[in-house]
Amino acid sequence: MNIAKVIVDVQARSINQTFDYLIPDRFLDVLQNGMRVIVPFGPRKIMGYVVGRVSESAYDELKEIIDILDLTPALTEELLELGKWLADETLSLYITTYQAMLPQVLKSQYKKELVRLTDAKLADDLEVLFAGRDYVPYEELNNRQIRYSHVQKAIQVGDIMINYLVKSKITKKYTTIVKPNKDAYLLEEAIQDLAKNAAKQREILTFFIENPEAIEQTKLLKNLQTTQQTIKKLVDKGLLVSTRMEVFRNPYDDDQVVKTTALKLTEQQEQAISPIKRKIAENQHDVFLLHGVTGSGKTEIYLQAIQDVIEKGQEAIVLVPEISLTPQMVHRFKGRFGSNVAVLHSALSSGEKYDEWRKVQRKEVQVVVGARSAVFAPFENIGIIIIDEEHETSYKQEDQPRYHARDVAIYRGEKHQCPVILGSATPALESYARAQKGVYQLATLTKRTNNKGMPDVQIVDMRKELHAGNRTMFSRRLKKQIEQCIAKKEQVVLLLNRRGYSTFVMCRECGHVKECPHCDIALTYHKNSNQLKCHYCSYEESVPLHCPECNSDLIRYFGTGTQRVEEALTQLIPEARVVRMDVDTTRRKGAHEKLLKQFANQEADILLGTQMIAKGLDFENVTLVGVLTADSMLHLPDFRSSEKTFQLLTQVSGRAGRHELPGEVIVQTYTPDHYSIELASTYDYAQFYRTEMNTRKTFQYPPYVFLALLTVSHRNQVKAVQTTQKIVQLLLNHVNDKTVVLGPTPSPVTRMKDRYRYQCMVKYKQEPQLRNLIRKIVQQFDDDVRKDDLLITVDMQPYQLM
DNA sequence: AGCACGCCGACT
DNA sequence: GTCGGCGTGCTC
Repeated sequence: MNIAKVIVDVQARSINQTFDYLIPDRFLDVLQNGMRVIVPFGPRKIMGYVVGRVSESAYDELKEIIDILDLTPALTEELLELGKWLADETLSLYITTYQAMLPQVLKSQYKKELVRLTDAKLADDLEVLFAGRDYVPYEELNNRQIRYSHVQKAIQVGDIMINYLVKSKITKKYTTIVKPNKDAYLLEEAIQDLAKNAAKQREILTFFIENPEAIEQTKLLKNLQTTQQTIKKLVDKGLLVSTRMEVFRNPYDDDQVVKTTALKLTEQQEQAISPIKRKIAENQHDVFLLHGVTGSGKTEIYLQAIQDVIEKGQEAIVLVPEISLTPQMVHRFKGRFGSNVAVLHSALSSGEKYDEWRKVQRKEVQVVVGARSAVFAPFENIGIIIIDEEHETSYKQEDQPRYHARDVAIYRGEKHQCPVILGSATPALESYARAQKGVYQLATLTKRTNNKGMPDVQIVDMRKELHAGNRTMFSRRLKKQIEQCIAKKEQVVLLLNRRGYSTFVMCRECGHVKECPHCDIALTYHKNSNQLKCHYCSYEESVPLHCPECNSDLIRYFGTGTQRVEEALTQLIPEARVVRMDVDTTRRKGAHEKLLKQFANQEADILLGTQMIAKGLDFENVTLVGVLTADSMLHLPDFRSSEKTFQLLTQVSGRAGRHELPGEVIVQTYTPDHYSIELASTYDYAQFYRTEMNTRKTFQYPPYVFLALLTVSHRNQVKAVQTTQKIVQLLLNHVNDKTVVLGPTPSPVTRMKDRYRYQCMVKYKQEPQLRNLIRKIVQQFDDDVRKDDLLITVDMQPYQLM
């Protein structure tokens, strides 16, 4: 078994296979599957994952593994197998699935350098380049004017060579700790021997006689008001030892967390949790859909189920949408399980993420709470996997590998023979349909734990407001209620559902809208920089003073950004103190937490924000929730737009009146009769489910069919259309007659980064060979992909139809 | 993907 | 003859 099978770090379809390498003798005992290695690949060196060991290879001239990067495998055997399955399932490359499972810092970076091998004189320009050095970063070649033929020649003659380097991004944090090196009585003796004026040394030794345990040097310096030099003296004398030790960054201060204990469950909660507990006890896999209204205590059920799992010595994975991975949520888990929890989400620095991940890898924790990618947590004895807000679209990754965390969770649940819980107040239609069919076990919580009803929802028809002469974005009713609320010293949450709306620039004279020159999309106005930006390709330009079409200077900003709402709001109700939360104000680390704290401390009356405020927030004093434009995403070209609208309205309504004070919700809309808005206002999920299922059936959309989306992009529009047309034809030739193949259709954003994008959609019920078929078809265009810059992407079960 | 090699036209 | 641009094929 001295040959390793390696998946190398090259993103190309033709390299999507294992490569065999000889294992040098010195690595024979240490090399394990799942370790990252450095291997020669052509002329370069690259990183790869060891996925297996064999004693024979079909290849006869094998190269040797150069180095091993891990002491313990980065990927467990289970994850190696999972990655293979996932790549096959999503038509991705193996390397992308393996990379997706690990923290970013474990990705390798590649560098080149020129090495001088001789003292003999080189060509003049090369002498200037080396300037007495033996190693020169390769990039410097481009900066200076150097004849590449000189480099080539020098390499041929053997005067210089190119070194290919594999760099790691890992940063570890160290601290120095100090402890006594001798027993107390020996330290006593040493004190006697000290010079008379060595007061500080005496003090330090006395300290260690009383406190013999190790202490961080920084703390010691602070406590005893001394310096590094003094400590070094004692270390040199052999009385103390100082060691550099790696510390784990701890983004959450565990000391601050107040311990909580299990709450008494309501009867409904008991009924919901008992079959889950049974499966945990019996080590059986099953999927539970926990459908519970907001405030019905789903989290407490998660916590108590996890408690069982921990007591069994097993581990738990909890997935939470990025957007609601708020400090409040984290506190809840930290409060129950303390330092037994690792937290993985994007607001952490890459070093912090790495440290949290290693807590899981080293089995220092039994619980991990995190966003989508936490589903790959390297636990080996999983007892439960929980997906909170399971309907959230952020569980689907939108770039390669295009996986859905729910599918991965269920796959791992089967492997580990443990239950998977999908929790939501508004389950995804797919999930609820499966529960109806008995594929998932349905548990329903209809009552809030505080026994209060859901807040009243009022729908305001904004068309009538307009007719009545109110041209602001606040209806009279909403304005009145906000004012009343503030007068009563209660708080308001205002949701601006901005998706589909952004601030664009339009000429009032001729209606010209400034668009990105590289993409088919209006440029977005950014007030702070006074620039127009493209959200797809980051193209940027300053706001024109005159219309480029008609030269008029009547340029106006349209759309409703949170900034503009804030301005209008302070104009309308000057006494209101507003906290604005959107991507701009929460970009900085900790900003999210700070703003919420400000609001929680009642330093503000109104919390104004985008989607991110709709979920998970729980403030006692909030009695009014206003939705400014409920229908803004209803008309997007997305078959899930009604579902998303219903979900968002239901979620945000749950923010009001969670405690003693009764709540009210005001929903402003131009389409008050739409069923997603009407039914959200009466909290009628069941009726919404039936209505929406009917539409899905009529138009043949999931869950009635499965989807596959192929997108073709090319600089030449004709080429993009023709290729898509060919793909459609090839698909039609092989699928069964119940399967529908649509296209070529222009993508919703037809041109992006100067490339035209056309798509083909497959709607199918039974098509076991579809993946293989698509794989073969894509392969047929491999020549054009490589030589003609053609791009074909495949998304199985797409969420974004972009 | 990213690299080397080799063929070819253009230029000293 | 030499330089550099691009198409082609290979990577255990």
